[in-house]
Amino acid sequence: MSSPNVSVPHRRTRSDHASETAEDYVEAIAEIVEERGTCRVVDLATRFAVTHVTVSRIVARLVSLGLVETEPYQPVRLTEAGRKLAKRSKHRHDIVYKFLLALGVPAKTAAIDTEGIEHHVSPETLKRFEDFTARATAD
Amino acid sequence: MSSPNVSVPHRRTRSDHASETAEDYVEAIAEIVEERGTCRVVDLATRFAVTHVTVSRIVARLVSLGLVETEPYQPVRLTEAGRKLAKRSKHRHDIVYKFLLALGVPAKTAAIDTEGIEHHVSPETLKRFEDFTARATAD
DNA sequence: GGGTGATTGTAGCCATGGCTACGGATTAAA
DNA sequence: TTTAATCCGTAGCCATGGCTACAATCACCC
Repeated sequence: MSSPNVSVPHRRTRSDHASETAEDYVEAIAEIVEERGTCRVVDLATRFAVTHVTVSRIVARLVSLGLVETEPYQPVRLTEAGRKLAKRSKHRHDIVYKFLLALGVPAKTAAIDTEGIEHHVSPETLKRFEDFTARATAD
Repeated sequence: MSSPNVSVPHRRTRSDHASETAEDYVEAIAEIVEERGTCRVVDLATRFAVTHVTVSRIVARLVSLGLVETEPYQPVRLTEAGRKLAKRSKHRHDIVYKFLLALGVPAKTAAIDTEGIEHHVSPETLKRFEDFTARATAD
């Protein structure tokens, strides 16, 4: 066997994982800017519990993706594309989180699980989550 | 800043991702052995839509983790630890899949989303999934 | 036995995201 | 202004999991 079978819907790939990271970071940048006014590398390092070196390299990747703008030793800013992606990510994040709460999952656990789950929920499933939450909270 | 903040529950780490891969692989090996009697590297390559080289290296890692046994040019076998992990993984996988079905997600989408979600569901949330499925299918 | 095709191994490349170590830049305080 | 602390960049290491290219092994048939 030389080339992989293309028609297999099974695996999240490397690039999937990189996209998840991008979404997590732009979402975090938007939140931090909301809270503190600006977002520095060190803020992201704290948020994600990694060193500033790791953040720097991921931010560099986001710059090359056109999601973020930086100047040396300056705060990190989102581009328009970055803001849009952050908004979409936050929207999906919120739907998943409220869904887990509506299901009866404790807030703390729901927050953690949402982080892991959000990138793997298809639009179709997300719609079911919304429907369930709407019905459950209407009581 | 030099060392990362430890008390942040935010991120799936590299080792998390490696564990997910291990679970996916032992689960796949168990399934393939169930279906075909033995599991070869090429079967896993087809299943995960990657080349045999990638499979070989991941299998080598599973061997070093004590989950799998191999001899050169021979099929891949699970150790007792591997079988136990596969069983737990399949159990969780099934719960998530049935939950999505019970929620009204189409089978095909549910199968795909389960692949992504299963590794990020805490025991607490998993229990809620089970409860919901039980109630929904009791109708 | 010899050949052919499928399977597996090995070498070596890349991207991503972890890290330490160290040095430069910035900022605020003395 | 100098000094100290904080922040950021760079160099360079590692693990994981993608890949191509090529070699070796195995199984099977002639």
